Amino acid sequence: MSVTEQIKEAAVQAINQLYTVSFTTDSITVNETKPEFEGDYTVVLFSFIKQLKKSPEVIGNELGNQLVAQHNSFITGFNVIKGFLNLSISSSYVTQFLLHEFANQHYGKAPATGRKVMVEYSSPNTNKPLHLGHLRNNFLGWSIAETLKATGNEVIKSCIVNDRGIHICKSMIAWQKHANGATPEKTGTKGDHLVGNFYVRFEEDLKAEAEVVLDNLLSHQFEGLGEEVITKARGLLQATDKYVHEGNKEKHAEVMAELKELARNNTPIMKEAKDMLLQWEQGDEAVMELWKKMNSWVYKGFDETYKNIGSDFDKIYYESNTYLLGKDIVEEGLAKGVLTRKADASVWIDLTADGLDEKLVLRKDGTSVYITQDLGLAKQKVEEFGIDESLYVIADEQNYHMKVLKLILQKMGAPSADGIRHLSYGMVELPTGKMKSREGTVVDADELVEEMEKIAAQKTQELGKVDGFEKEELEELYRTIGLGALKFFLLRVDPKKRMVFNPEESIEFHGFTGPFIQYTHARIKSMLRKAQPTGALYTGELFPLEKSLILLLEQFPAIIQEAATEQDPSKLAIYAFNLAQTFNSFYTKHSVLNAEREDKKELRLQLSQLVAQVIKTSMSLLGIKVPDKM
RNA sequence: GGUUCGGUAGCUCAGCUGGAUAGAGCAACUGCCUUCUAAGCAGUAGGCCAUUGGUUCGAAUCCAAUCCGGACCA
Repeated sequence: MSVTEQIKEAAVQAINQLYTVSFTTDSITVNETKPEFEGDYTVVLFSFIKQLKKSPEVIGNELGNQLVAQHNSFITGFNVIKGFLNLSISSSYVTQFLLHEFANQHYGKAPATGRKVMVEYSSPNTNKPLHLGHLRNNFLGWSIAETLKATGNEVIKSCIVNDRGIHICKSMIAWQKHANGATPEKTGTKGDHLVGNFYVRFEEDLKAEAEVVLDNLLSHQFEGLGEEVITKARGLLQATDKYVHEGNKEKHAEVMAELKELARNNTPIMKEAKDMLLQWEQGDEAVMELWKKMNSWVYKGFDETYKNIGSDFDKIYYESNTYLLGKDIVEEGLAKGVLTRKADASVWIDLTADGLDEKLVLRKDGTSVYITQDLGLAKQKVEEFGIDESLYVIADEQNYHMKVLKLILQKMGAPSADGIRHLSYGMVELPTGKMKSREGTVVDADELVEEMEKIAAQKTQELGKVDGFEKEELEELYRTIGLGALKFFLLRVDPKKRMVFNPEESIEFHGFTGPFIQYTHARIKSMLRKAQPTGALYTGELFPLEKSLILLLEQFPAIIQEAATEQDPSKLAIYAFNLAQTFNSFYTKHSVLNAEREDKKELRLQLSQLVAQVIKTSMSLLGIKVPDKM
């Protein structure tokens, strides 16, 4: 049981004995004592005043005396200031704790709960390489999966690859037009980048063609367009005239945007892409072959990137296999009366009672929408793995979608519905705004990682810390530091906050950063290498920094738990930083290897060892390695 | 129009299940390498916690309204 829990239990017991009333542990607030007061933990007394009809000073003194009398091996002293009862935890309790845990390599991790959780993350499209946004997703997903493991869950990491659809057809069309048979091998380009380049190329062609089509539309030339399109164009053109006449600029801009979109969708090149998608759906051999070929390039590229950033999956789903799923669920929903079929044969669910809207789940032609296959895949996951919980790591732009998914399953009475959770995170933006792969304004994942490694190398060399390393060790060190800085940067903030990444300002290596914590670890390890344990047992009083450091270590299991339940790895990042910072203060103030006494040296060695261990574990839950020297 | 997330130091963020004088990092300024790694440590300065009202012994934290920014739905 943690120290704060023990204090709560003890306080409840003492109060109930002293005043014959019953409080529960929930009603007691225990905080860390502020540094300016004496004590380690503080019981807040205000909430007892009313029921006990005594002043906080009186309650504090009576409670304090009782606690010290009954738990003298745990609580050694107290003081009451205003409504706060400050308790001092006994040094012997603290040293006992340290003695018990300092060599425990699994310290902080909880025993198995028997719960099975699937974490779905990453979910790339196969028409372009991974970018900074994917990195935040990957780091978050991987980290929360590992954190859930550490709290005793069995975790299956999964990934749904969006390998089919119009986007990949676009890359395929552009490749056919411009590639002259270019392959990753021939061009020396990483497969995902090569395919991504052709996606951008398609968009360039499309843009050029769309301008021509738009000009035609604006001059009422409708040659080669279908009747439906012409009707729509005429309507929009009339509307533009009307808004120009009225001088309604806002509405005019809206209609113009619609016209632009209409032009884009009716370019020859867009028609080619759409035709190709149809051919794909019909299983056209040549199209399938090209699709497989280009996807295989992309997967090879992805594998490299994932390996590089330390991401992995236990189960990969491909949308080409799942996109037809879910129709049986729609039938089931219709039978249950949860879904309704409209006159045009489209199927809807009415969520207005839940504060949402009516939502389409099957088109009038019987084809799926995104939610249809998501329903199907959700069901398949449960059937295949028997999971208790399904966590989706998806950007917050999909909040609505995820809400709908869960609600539909709940209304269908699916037992797994309550286990659906969404780790929603804010998008990463550039100072210039949203990243758009269509326009090529993205921060490429591979390039960014490489850049970080370069900076790490440069800084290490500047500091002259390259002696005593083999060449390969140095390469490994630069990777560890560069990637550590990047991961920490993306994981240290609350996932739900959106963040702006400025490529001009390089990521810091000082202060609240990955390298700072890595450095602290390396420093401890270096010290431990030189140390000879004395085996002497220390039993005296502790210095404040020694005590607070051990008490901080004691909180670690609770921090992991908190990170898991709140789905928030930043809790671990902040904790690791606090720990490293506190250790550094201790390190400058007290000598370990030249401690005043042999038994004190032993205590500090144990303390240092456990700090290193906890730093290592907490950072590993963030996917960050810590070097033994740097 | 509706739903939802955010607004805390110049910048980036903690703190938000109500508790003591609101904390870190960066940037600025002062010190500290002959002793366990200075990617470090100690210190100075920097705040109308968006605004207004409410609940409470007590509000950055809870509630309501408003303003600003983002996302989504129509």
